[in-house]
Amino acid sequence: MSDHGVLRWNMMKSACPTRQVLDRIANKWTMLVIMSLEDKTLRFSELRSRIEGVSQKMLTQTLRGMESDGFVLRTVYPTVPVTVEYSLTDLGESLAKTVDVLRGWAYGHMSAIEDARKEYLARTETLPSEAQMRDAG
Amino acid sequence: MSDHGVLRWNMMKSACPTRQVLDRIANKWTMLVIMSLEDKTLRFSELRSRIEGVSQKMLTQTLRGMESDGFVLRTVYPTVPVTVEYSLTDLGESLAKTVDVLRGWAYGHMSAIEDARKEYLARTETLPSEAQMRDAG
DNA sequence: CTGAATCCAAAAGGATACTG
DNA sequence: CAGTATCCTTTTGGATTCAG
Repeated sequence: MSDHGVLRWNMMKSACPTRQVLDRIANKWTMLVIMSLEDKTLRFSELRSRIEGVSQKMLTQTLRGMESDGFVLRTVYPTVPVTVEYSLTDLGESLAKTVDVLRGWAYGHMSAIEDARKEYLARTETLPSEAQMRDAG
Repeated sequence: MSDHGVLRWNMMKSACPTRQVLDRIANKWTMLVIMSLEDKTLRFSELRSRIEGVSQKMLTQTLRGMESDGFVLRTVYPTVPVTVEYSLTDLGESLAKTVDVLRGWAYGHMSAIEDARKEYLARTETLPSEAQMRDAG
């Protein structure tokens, strides 16, 4: 399958719906939340401690966006204090499967990328252009 | 390097190599460049005009990062003025195939997402409080 | 516990000028 | 043409505080 139908919308136009969707999911925290919630239901605090580096503000913001897109379901239990659970919707689970492909790719090509980075560094560190020459002063 | 324990890396840790790779490719412009260059070679200016909304600065920056990761090959032809062509490496083409899956997903679920957004708007405009509640027993 | 609001620092990104 | 360098505005995001 070649899915050339996408080309009817010119993928590279900012008005293209597909691109607007990509703009949303091509996001660090969104991807990590998707991965965290795959086949699971987690509370806010569990999500926060599982995703290292995310702040309360960013997690909330990310979850709101994902809820808006229909990826996650937010359920509030009127306990004291309140309990809030997040889970993926069918749409979210579907996206998770796709993101898994990307994660798998990243995992499989990790070392190739690391090698490329080292090689690039070595190549650009040796810039033969106008290097600083005042160090002898 | 010995004693990797790579398989034990928690995906959600910021130090996880897989996550560092994702942080790089989970990026708007990187994805769009990948898509633009799939099976093609384009000059800088062609790339710029094809990807609506990207500035010269961001495109340069994105391309440098992708070159560093080994996704794109930059070829300079010493013409006057200079000609620079960008193409995907094998690694980049491999990534492109994976990104295609995501694009396909986005395309296929566009309308579902748009519907969800409208529904969310309608729901949050009406309900300033919690949307869903369940019995806590 | 979950999360909204505010303030502020840092990063991202645009515009412009200049170079080979 | 394809950048680099700089300035400056916008956006992002962290820390803190407060509330249901």
